[in-house]
Amino acid sequence: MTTDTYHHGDLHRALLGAVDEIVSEKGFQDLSLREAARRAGVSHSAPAHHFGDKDGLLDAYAIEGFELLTERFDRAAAGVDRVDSVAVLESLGRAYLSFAVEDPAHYSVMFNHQKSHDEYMGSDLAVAADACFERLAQAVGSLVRDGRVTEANARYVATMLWGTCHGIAVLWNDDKLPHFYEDHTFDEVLDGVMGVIRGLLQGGAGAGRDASDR
Amino acid sequence: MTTDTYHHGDLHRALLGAVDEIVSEKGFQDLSLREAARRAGVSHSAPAHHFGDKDGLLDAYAIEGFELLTERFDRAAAGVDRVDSVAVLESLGRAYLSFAVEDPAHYSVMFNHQKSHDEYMGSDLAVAADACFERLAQAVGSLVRDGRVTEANARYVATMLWGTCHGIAVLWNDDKLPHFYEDHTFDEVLDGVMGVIRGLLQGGAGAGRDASDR
DNA sequence: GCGTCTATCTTGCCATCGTCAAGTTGACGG
DNA sequence: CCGTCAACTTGACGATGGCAAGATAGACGC
Repeated sequence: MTTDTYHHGDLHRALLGAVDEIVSEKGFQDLSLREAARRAGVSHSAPAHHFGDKDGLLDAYAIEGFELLTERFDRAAAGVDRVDSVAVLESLGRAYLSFAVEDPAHYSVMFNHQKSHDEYMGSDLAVAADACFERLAQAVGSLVRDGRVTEANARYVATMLWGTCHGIAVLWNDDKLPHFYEDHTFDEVLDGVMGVIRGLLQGGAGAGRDASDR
Repeated sequence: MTTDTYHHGDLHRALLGAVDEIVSEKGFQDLSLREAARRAGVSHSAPAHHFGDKDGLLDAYAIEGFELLTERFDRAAAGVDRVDSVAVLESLGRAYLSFAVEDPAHYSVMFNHQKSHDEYMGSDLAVAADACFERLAQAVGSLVRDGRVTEANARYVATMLWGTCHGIAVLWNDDKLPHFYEDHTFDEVLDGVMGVIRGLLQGGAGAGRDASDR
């Protein structure tokens, strides 16, 4: 193993793996630097050298998550007929929700950094999150040829698609939906979100304003 | 002050007030039992007697939040023409988003308890969350007289209304929207959500399935 | 008025945590 | 062989959550 690290081999990756284990087992609130170090077989201070502090480690893990989600968007946009707006948006929505449900560890950390406005703005995490969401916006924007998404409201559609999926994903992962939308399966909830997406397009001009309205 | 408490007067309330202060100032991640106790003017172990442990204190604060949100739903449903489905749903949506933006401290704790599935189910917090969301479902269900919400999809509409508002609220409060839906005001985002709500109704039968489809 | 009781709150303690400063290890160029 | 420098360790500090034991003071029966 001749990587760019010396003693451990690849402590950077090992620590991110340990974070994944711990968050999956106990949730991100119960993660400690010392346990991550323990699982990686290093001393309690080793993580600081690679990630600065605890927030740095969680940020790196969250960035990993945004990269994984970006890949999902790419695959979803690639594997569908570009001319069918509904099909594209549904595919993107499914990709988002599938990721959130299949990888709740990454997902929970991605949206729980809990930094102040000033700390977050301009950080590497914000850049990664931006790039991810920009990919979604691009996919939606490429549908402008189709009549149902216009140049003016593409960004609005992308925002609402993302927001709706995010809300449902969070509530699903936190067991808040079962009580509300009684004993349903995830596929049924997914179908529900697809309905919102179709409504987003069917609503047409009436479905919300855009930044261009200002 | 002749309340049901002995030494302090009303430590229960004082501690919840301290939590509100601290969460507002530094976020719920940086809340400590000892600082809450310090601000309430009691020893570091006093909170344990009233709330059991840290999670118990945060749960009580979150329950307070769900009660506040329930009040908002009641007021929103009362102050609008019950026959106009669009107006009612928009009013509920505005109530939800206004609460999230005006009281981010409560809101952030309400949706970040981070318990395991088994711990959450049946807890007082789950009961309070259920009651709150049930109130929203009732308000939507009362629109069945109107043609645009049917008995069959009322619960679906309520779920998607709530999910969409929740997603947008979280992203707004966490500064994740500014990068995506470029420099907008909150009112503009609110208008966007209203568009989704109208699409939810305009989509009609095509806008998603319901549990009855199973 | 008095003794007892019980909920309320305090004190002291422990393991753990995040972070920092200082020291150690080992690969590499010269 | 030696200096250098990144990677990692060791040891310490203050702070935290939780627990056990004790102190306090209002309530209640008589």
